[in-house]
Amino acid sequence: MSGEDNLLKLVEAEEPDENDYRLQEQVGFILRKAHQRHVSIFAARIADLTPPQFAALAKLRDVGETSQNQLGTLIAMDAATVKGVIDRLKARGLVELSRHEVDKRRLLVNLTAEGRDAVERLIPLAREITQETLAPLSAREIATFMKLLAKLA
Amino acid sequence: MSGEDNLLKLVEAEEPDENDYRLQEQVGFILRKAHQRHVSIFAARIADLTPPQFAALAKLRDVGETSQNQLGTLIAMDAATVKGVIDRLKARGLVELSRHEVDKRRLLVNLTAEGRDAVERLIPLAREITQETLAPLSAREIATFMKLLAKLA
DNA sequence: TTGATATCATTTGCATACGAATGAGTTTAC
DNA sequence: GTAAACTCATTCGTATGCAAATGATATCAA
Repeated sequence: MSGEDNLLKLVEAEEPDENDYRLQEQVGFILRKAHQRHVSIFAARIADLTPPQFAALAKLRDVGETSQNQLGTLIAMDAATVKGVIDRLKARGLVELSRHEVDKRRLLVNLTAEGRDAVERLIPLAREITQETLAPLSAREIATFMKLLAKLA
Repeated sequence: MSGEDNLLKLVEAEEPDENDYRLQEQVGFILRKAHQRHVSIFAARIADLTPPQFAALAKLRDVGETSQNQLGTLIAMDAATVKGVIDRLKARGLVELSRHEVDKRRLLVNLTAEGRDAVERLIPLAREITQETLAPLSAREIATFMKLLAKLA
């Protein structure tokens, strides 16, 4: 009976779920919530730095001195956003800025000693943040999820 | 040889990847990028409304008149954020506000006729946005991904 | 009943995030 | 060699997003 009804609906409808739009099932909505949850976990473990600020420090640790724009590219921030992040890190003495000798447009960013200490100290916490964010998934699910998520990013 | 080296490293290291922290592989970083990509796809298809604004309209279509706070809960926005979103929708005539008759604290939000028209018109585009966001995945991968993402959100 | 507690909404302050416009410096094309 | 095109950085405006403080109203408990 209900099987017949469903079949009927499928035949009648030109498109599935004509009038139906479930916000809670849209990938964008869930992506936003998952991101919010991660940021909240991050804030609980690293109170004095935001994820973008930490990303900047961690990337500078990787690549060493770079231009502000280049750093932005590496951590997926546009020029306007990265400027604010770097300004705040500079104000706290975690990075230092200098002009490129040859190309005078470029603003070079580098970790200070204090900045380097901070990243090294925070990396173990960052690992825990990753773990806690992924805690609802099994090891196998994590592998699958990360592979698929990377395809979407 | 290289197999022996790897084994040696594993034995020597107290923790795997002691000095290694790859920002690009952390779930938070990729989640942020995936979300950015979605927002960008959204903006390309629906230029005059943001994802949060659309979420508010779509949810009001679902549940009808609700209080501002309750709406915020339904679309995962805190009170301060939802206020700004509703203010801007009101300024554009897409929602209207009224006081709850009994509980005078509550601010009721509802779609205007124009707001309802807008949602109905935009829902097909929102479906396309979801599709485009998920386009890098196969149908099977989408099912897996959505299941796992929901667990994280 | 009234005093403590809880809820709804608002405001302020701070931090991303991005489009668009601008200015300074560099590279390319001719 | 110079004008056009490009790149790097900055600024402005707008929109989330959240913590914390505040005020108004409701509810609960003694």
